[in-house]
Parts: sequence; structure tokens; C-alpha cells
Amino acid sequence: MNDHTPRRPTMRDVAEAAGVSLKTVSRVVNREDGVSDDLAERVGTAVRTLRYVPDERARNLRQVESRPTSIGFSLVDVSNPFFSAVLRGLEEVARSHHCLVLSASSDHDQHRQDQLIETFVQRRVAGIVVVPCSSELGLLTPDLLRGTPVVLVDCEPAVSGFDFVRSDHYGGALALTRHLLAHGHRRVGFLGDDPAIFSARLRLKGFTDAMEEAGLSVDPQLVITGERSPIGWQTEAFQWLNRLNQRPTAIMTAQNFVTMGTVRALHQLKLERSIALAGFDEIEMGDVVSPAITVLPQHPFELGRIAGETLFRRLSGSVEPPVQEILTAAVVPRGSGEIPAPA
Amino acid sequence: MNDHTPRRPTMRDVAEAAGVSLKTVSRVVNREDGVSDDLAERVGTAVRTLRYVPDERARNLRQVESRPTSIGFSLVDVSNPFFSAVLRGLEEVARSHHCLVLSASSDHDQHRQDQLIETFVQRRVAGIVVVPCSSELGLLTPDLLRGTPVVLVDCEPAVSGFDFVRSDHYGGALALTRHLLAHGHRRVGFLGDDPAIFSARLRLKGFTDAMEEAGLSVDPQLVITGERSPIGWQTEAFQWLNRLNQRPTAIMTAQNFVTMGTVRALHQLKLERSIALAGFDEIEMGDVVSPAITVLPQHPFELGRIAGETLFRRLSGSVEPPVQEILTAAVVPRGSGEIPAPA
DNA sequence: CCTGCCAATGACAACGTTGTCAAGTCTCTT
DNA sequence: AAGAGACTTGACAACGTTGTCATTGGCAGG
Repeated sequence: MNDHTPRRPTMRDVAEAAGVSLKTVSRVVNREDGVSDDLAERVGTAVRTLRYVPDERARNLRQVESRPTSIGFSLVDVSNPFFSAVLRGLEEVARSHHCLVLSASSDHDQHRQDQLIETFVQRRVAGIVVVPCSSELGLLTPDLLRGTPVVLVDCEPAVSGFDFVRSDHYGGALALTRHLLAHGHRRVGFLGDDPAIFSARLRLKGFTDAMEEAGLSVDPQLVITGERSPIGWQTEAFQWLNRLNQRPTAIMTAQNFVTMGTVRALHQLKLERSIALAGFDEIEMGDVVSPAITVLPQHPFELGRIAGETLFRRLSGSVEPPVQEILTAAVVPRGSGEIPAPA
Repeated sequence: MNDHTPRRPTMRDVAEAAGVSLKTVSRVVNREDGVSDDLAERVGTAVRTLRYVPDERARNLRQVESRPTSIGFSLVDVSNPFFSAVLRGLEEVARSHHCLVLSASSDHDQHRQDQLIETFVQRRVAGIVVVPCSSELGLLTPDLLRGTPVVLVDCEPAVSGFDFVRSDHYGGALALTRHLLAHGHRRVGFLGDDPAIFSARLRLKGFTDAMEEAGLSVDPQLVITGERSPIGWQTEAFQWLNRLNQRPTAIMTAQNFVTMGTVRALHQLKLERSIALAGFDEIEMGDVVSPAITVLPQHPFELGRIAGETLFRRLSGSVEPPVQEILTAAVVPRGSGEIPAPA
């Protein structure tokens, strides 16, 4: 409906139409009191006749103590269901504060993330939530932020000064690996994201620690890390299983895309009932696949919600020391993780 | 990093620091030419020392012919992988234009959608993309929009004046149903969204037309419509299959959440190999489930990309008549849809 | 030396709104 | 009737930037 309409009416137009001053219109529009019913009425009709819509940008520019109107959210990839659930959680909180979310995917690219942060600051968003794409903070410096609150999701605890919310990656990986070991496995493989990513590093550590704890050494051949799409992981897992002269009897996959790819590769090779598998993150339909996939589901919606609530607490002036919220999760046994080690 | 920093430096601060006028700073920041190297240098250092970041809001307020900086996107639910893929496609286009996306979920609530549209207009977004939550346009009126271009995704073709991009819901449903009928089924069930939703209505029509075409009448008992979560659909499908005294021999599910729920219900009842199923939309891991799920995958990423490209074409001044882009899709037979009708 | 021209620079208004404050009107009290 | 006080209203500056235009100075040509 690309109507050719010359100009959107401004407050001045409304004032003229109603025969009052600019300030009176401002008062009516903002529902301040101290305006006579008569004038309020006249302004009201003028607003409706002209279809006046206030310009939020100008309002925001002038207002000294303005309530937050936008928050920025930099995530890795919205099309990954884990992240889109985080976004949804954040969105709910933002909505309850009448605030909008500017979101964009960084695709694990530090440069893109930095560009995003800078764009957010240029727009003077009220606050920023970041799922960092690496352990580098990049432009997330006090110099640039100047008091704009930031909440990190799944970042280093070492990054002091920032609030952060994350899953218990280490504990989760530990639990998943122990779960596999409890079924008699001694030769366990690990497929996961690049350890340059904080969460991936913790998950790998959980895996190796659980192995060590059981007195097992980790065969480097059985550990694959890197960034791939679900299809990429399928290919990777397929080739990996094919080239090994001694396959693992169980596999831990450290992220949803990895799990999806690996499950497909196992099915391709008809190994899904021979090799045990337990994955970090819930995967859609993982309960219907046969065998159903044993996973450790995170609570992405909750992560987003808590990140949002923490951010808005800061925005309403909280000066409590940095919040460090860690969500734990438990293994959901469904079948694939309970396949026993061959005798 | 909630630093206590009194005030973000403005152009005026930079000007003072560099001993030049406001306008000169503006020129340097915007890389306009006609500034001597000497001054440009001085301004540059001042900018860096003070960590000056221009205020996009103020810039946008003043600039007459400003390039687009934000677009609004109202969708039904970001946590549905179909919509998050649309968002991702849109985001890519926006990024290539150095533009950010304000997105929010309407949850099929017209009031929420209207609030969103109004908020977008208040912020003077350059353009708006909407996946409408019903056939009502609500606030999407020329009066409110005043020339802000809008692209609709999956909306009525009857809504003339708007550009729109959508999948071929009717043709897809027709193809899916024909596919089931080709395997000998005569008693086919339909589960789908509320026909108040445009795409759902078209899909239902495709189903009934295909049935009619085959000389079959649609048993009203075999048609269930409404809005539900995947779990809601699982319960619904489970109860439905239990209460029927004569079950369908095949089912068409008209949306991803419906398919997911129905597949689960079939598995619960151990009917997954007895009743054929074909679903609209791709579902994650649908290829690994046994039997694998026959679907008609839409191209959500493409929908988002095309919507974005159409929008930006308008933004750069295109006055071509409203674009009506319809993406077709084909059935992907995987097993569940090829279960033959019992003899 | 004057004129005209060009490049560099800055003063100032403008964008659309809100905050501050002063002026005006009305009512109530004494 | 006058003064205090409350309420209504509007003039004006300010927010941080860019667009317009005038001013300055240098330099070439007459």
C-alpha cells in the first residue's frame, strides 16, 4: 500500500488544527493532567482526524529519563531452535516492559558481532543481551558502552563486571558422559563445537573429566570439534565412523546440530542400535526417532527470560553485584543413551 | 559492566576538544569532503580520545532523505522453526542494506499485531513485513502507514495494494492429498490450523478439493482445526484417533506443529505403520523417524529473503504494481505417506 | 592592486518532541 | 475588594544531529 502521502502530520499540525499550543498537544498525547476537558477533546479529535502518530525518535531524543524502548540482542543464529527459543524468552520480558527487541545473528563471526554492538550503541538501545560468538569480548568495553547494561548468555564466568546467565555446560557434559559410562562403555567418542567457544570448551572439559574420573583415556581420534551445519555434521560423522578402524561404542554429541547430524549418520550406517548416543540440547522429534534420543535439554526459553529480567532490573537502577545465574539440567534417558556396551 | 559514566560525549564535545565547529565534526564523521587534512586529523583524534559514537536517532531525525535503518517484522511465533527461518532470510537482506530488524511475535493475537504495527510506525521504521495472524488487516491501513511500504507474507491475495509473498498453500495441499489418494486411500483425515488463518483456509480447501476431485466426500468427523502447540496437537490427535469408531486410513496434517503432534500420537498408539501421514512444512528429523515422514517442505528462508528484497526495492523507490510472489513446493516422499490403504 | 573564483569553515535554523518557567485566569479566603 | 493559591495554557529552549548559506582567505587573471 505504497500510498503517495506527502508528509506525516507532526504535533505542530495537530496544534494548529486544534487551535492550541504545541505543549498542550504534547500534554494530551502523553496523558498528563492539567488540561481542560474542552481542549483535551479538541486535541483528541484533531489527533484522530489527522491520524497523528507521535515520533518516538524525537521523544526519545529529548526525554531525559526515558523508559527503555529498545534492547539489542546479538545471537549466533536465529534459525537454530535453541537460539530462537532464547529470543522468544527475551521477547516476552521486553514485551511486558513495552520494549522492542533488535535482534541479529552473528554466525560465530566476531566482526559481525562487533558491528552489531556498535550499531546498537549508535541507536542508543537501553540495554544489550549477547550470546557471544567467542571468548573475545570485542567491542563490549566500558568505553563504548558507557553505562549501557549488558547481559551475557553462555559466556565466560571470568568476564567479571558483566551479568551473565548460562547453562551448566560442564555439569551437563559430565552427567551425559557418566550416563554413557554407567552403561559399560569405555570407548566413547565426542563430537562438538569449536572449543574456542566458551560453552563448547566447558562441555568438552566435562566429557574429558568424566572419562578421566572413570580411569579412561580419551583417544584423540575419537574427538572431533568444529563449526558445522546439521548436514555438515552428518557428513563429518559419517566419514569419521567410516575411517576409524575401531569405532567408539558410545558417542556424546555436544550440541543440537551435532546430535541431529550424528543421528542421521548412524541411521545411514544402520548403527543406531549398536552405538549409544547422548546429546546436549533437546532436539525436535528426538523422542519419536527409534531408538529415541537420550538428551540433556537446556532451557533456552528460561535463559532468555532470565537474561531479560536481569537486564530490566539493571535498567530500573539495580546496582547489585554482577548476577551469575547458572541453569542446571538433567539427562532425559530415552533409549539411545542406554544401549549397553558390547560384551 | 554497568559503569558509572556521566554522559556520552556529543558532537559538540568533540568540536570543543578539536577546536573546530560542530559542522566540521559532522563533515568528518560523515566522510564528506572539503575538510583540510589538518582539521580532519584533529577531529579524528578527538573522536577517538572521547570515544565518540554518533547518535543515530538524532541523525535520523534531521536527515531528509535518510537511508533505511530499521524495518519491523511482525510474525506469529519466532520459536516456530518455520518463522525463525523466515526471520533469518529477512535478516540477511536487511544486513546487506546495513539495516536492523525489529521483530516480535503476535501469537495469532490480532490485538498484539496491531500494537506492534503501531509501535513500528511510532518508531518510523522504513518498512514493515508482516505474517498476518488473521485475515483482518487491522491497523495496516494507508491512514496509519502513510507511505511506509509493507510486505505481507502468507496473506490474502485479495488484499490488493500490498506486495505479498507466500507459499502455494492450495496447490501444496492439493498435491499432498492427491499423493495420499494415489496410494489407495479413500478415508482421509485432516488436521490443521484454524481456517480463520488465510494459509490454513487455503490448505483445507486444497484438501477438500482433492477429495472431491476423487469423488470422495469429506467426513466432518475426520476434520479437526484449531490453534495448538505441538503437545496440544499430540493430545488432540490421540483423543481423536481413540474416539473415532472408524479411523481414517490416511491423515494430512497441515502445519509443522500439527504434524509433530500427530506423529507422536500415532507412535503412542503404535499406528505409525498402519495409518499413512503426509504433512505440510518440513519437520526437523522427519527423515530419521521410522517410517520417515512424507512432507511438503516450504522454503521459509526464501520467503523471508524475497519479502526483504521486495521491501527494499520499494524503499529504493520502485513504483511497480504490487508484487505477488507465490513459491511452489513439491511432495518429498519418505515413507509415511506411501503406506498403502488396507485392502 | 583589484576582481572574481574556489575551497574551507562556521553560524544558524531545522528536525519533532519534551522540560521549564512565566503568564493568565479563576476561585476562595479574609 | 484585594490577595493568595491553584489550575490552565503557552513561549521558549533544549535534545544531537544535518542542511543551508554566509564568511573568510588564498590565489589566479586582468
